[in-house]
Amino acid sequence: MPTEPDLERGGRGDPEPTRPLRADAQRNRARILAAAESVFAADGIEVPIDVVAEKAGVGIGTVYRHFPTKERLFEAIMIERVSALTVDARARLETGDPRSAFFEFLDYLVSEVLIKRDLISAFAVAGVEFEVVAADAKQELNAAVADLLTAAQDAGTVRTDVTGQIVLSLIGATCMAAKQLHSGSTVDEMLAVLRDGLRANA
Amino acid sequence: MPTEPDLERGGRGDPEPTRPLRADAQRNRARILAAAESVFAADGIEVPIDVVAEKAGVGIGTVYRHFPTKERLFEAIMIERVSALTVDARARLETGDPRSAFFEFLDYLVSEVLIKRDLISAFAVAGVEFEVVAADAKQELNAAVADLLTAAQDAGTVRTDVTGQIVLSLIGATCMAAKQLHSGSTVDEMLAVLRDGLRANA
DNA sequence: TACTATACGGAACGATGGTTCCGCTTGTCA
DNA sequence: TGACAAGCGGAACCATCGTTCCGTATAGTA
Repeated sequence: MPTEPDLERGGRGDPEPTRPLRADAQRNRARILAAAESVFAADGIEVPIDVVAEKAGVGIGTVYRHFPTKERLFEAIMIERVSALTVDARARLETGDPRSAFFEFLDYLVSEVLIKRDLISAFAVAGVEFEVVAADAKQELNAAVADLLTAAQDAGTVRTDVTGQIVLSLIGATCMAAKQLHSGSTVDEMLAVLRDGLRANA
Repeated sequence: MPTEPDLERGGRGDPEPTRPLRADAQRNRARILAAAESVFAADGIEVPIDVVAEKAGVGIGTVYRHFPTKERLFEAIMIERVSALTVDARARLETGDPRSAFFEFLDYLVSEVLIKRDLISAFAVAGVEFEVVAADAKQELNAAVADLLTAAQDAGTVRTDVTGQIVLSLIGATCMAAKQLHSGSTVDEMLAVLRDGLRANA
């Protein structure tokens, strides 16, 4: 295990007031994040780093200066994405109709996952190690979804024998399968089955 | 594209009466198939060929003498597996109660997919190229499932807006997600949602 | 403007895994 | 049983990809 340079900015751990990054370094860091975001969204985590580096207009070495590992770079993006979902879920929980908020969130979730291919790995395909750092963000999403779910269950619109975990997995898996089938309309049909399966049995 | 040696036995294309394999070669071919079957079932297609060769007690070269490509070896096994499923589906169609045969087949399908990890790729994760040869077997399974499905739909136990394709994808995706979650009980909960979603709405 | 810590680029390294090649072994047939 | 085609083993080859290293460039500063 190599010595950790602690170059990260904006993470949870920032005890020592590290000297601010040089201007060009800040610029490059932002570019790398932006490039990775779009590249991972388009093709998933399996894209080689060269591609990210090229899209960002920097060398491979620069990418590694900012993120010690491909996985860490990926995590940085996943945390952002998953957190955004959490925020959305919380908002719906507060302002929406508890009977429908859960299903509306599902629709939003699906649209996001379909646009951002890498999100799939956050739910289903992720290697085990990946979870370690992004686990917090995922926990929060799990909790938010669980709350939405409970509200819907209390309102009597969703069956009571499922957990947020299960729902997220089902959605992730379905989106993945749908992508592979590269026929657009199938997603809706698959989701129709899911939605009806989730409803409290009439 | 290299010249095709046409070493395959028992495939659809066998116009020239090729000399039969030597006794040891037949033995080895069988061993390779058996080894690949169990190894792929246990760990999926991503297992390196070395492992298959070792398990079969032969050298790598021997594997490649019999199957020009890893993919071809995989296909040989998939065709067998998928065909077995087709046979099962047809049998249920002939002897079972049309109202329940479809769901009973689903249960069997799930149990098979959970035991044989590689089957998942036949439905959801397969690289595109893989399909080319195994496509026939899959078509037949699709057709059989479609027939089961139609029977159930006619009997009024399954919703009418889904296709066999959709069902297979949903099952495959769900099993995959369930595997990744490595918590055994979840499969049942996920499938409960699926089953209820597939039922004709009460 | 000159100096230096910081940052950069990308060639090179190492691991992994599919595939090929070729010298040796062995089944088959006369 | 001898000869030869068929088959075998596995080292070597090649491509991919994550990661490291180091000589060079440059932002920040006196």
